[in-house]
Amino acid sequence: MQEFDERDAALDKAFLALADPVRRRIIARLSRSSATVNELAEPFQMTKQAVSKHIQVLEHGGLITRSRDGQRRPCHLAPGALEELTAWIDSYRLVAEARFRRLDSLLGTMNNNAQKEEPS
Amino acid sequence: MQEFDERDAALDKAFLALADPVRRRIIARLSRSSATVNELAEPFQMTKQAVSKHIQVLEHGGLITRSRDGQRRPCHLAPGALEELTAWIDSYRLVAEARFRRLDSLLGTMNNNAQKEEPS
DNA sequence: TAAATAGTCAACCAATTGGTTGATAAAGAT
DNA sequence: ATCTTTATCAACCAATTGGTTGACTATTTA
Repeated sequence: MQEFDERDAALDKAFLALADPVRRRIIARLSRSSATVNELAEPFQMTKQAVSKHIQVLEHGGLITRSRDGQRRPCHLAPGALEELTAWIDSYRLVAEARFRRLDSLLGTMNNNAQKEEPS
Repeated sequence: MQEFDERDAALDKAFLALADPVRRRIIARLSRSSATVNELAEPFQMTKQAVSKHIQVLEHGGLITRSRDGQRRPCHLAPGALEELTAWIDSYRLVAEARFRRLDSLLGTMNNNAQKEEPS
């Protein structure tokens, strides 16, 4: 992957974790309440082991945390991680949108001037 | 990947596109202005072909668009796609945060009541 | 103590990813 | 017409991903 720093590595793992429909459905489920591996695996066709792997990907991506309750290992959403991702995306999205607005405004000005100089 | 619908497939490609530091740096670069393949490849050690592949991943993920200018193929950021990603993340992040706030509020109430009933 | 439940570990497999080199296409410059 | 520049295509390779099965640990229950 040719990483540049820890921050990059963390973003890699987090975005990769979201790049799968099963893992996104798990995130959606956990946004409502915490759940165990068996509960999370129930809606899917695949084996519990496969879901366990998906959960590990989410955990290593920092998107969820886990606790212990006897033999259960409940999963909890880590909203702070999601916030970091939107912050990263928005930091560039907003720069680009501001640039587009300036361009629109410039084109609008040119159009106005053209109309003034060529009234018909 | 076991896709469920088109929307899922689009999110897969978009999040996967962001799960790489090279592609995130390209996004960051394009947020400032459009650029050609050669311009985008310049800061990296890898071959131009490799960067070209990264650009295709971004394009298939809907994160960038391309135009034609003679033999150049300039790349432009597609801010609408970034907005969709933050919308997806936020839809679940905000649900979870609201739940946590209700929990905090409940615990606060219980704590208040305990203090009232057991005023030390 | 024995049996059931919750979950992980290990080995394996097919498909995909991220990189390389070499050839090629298409447009511009001499 | 030839040469240079911009960019892509094709074939290949090592590493990773997403899934399987089977064995295992650890906790709870009978």
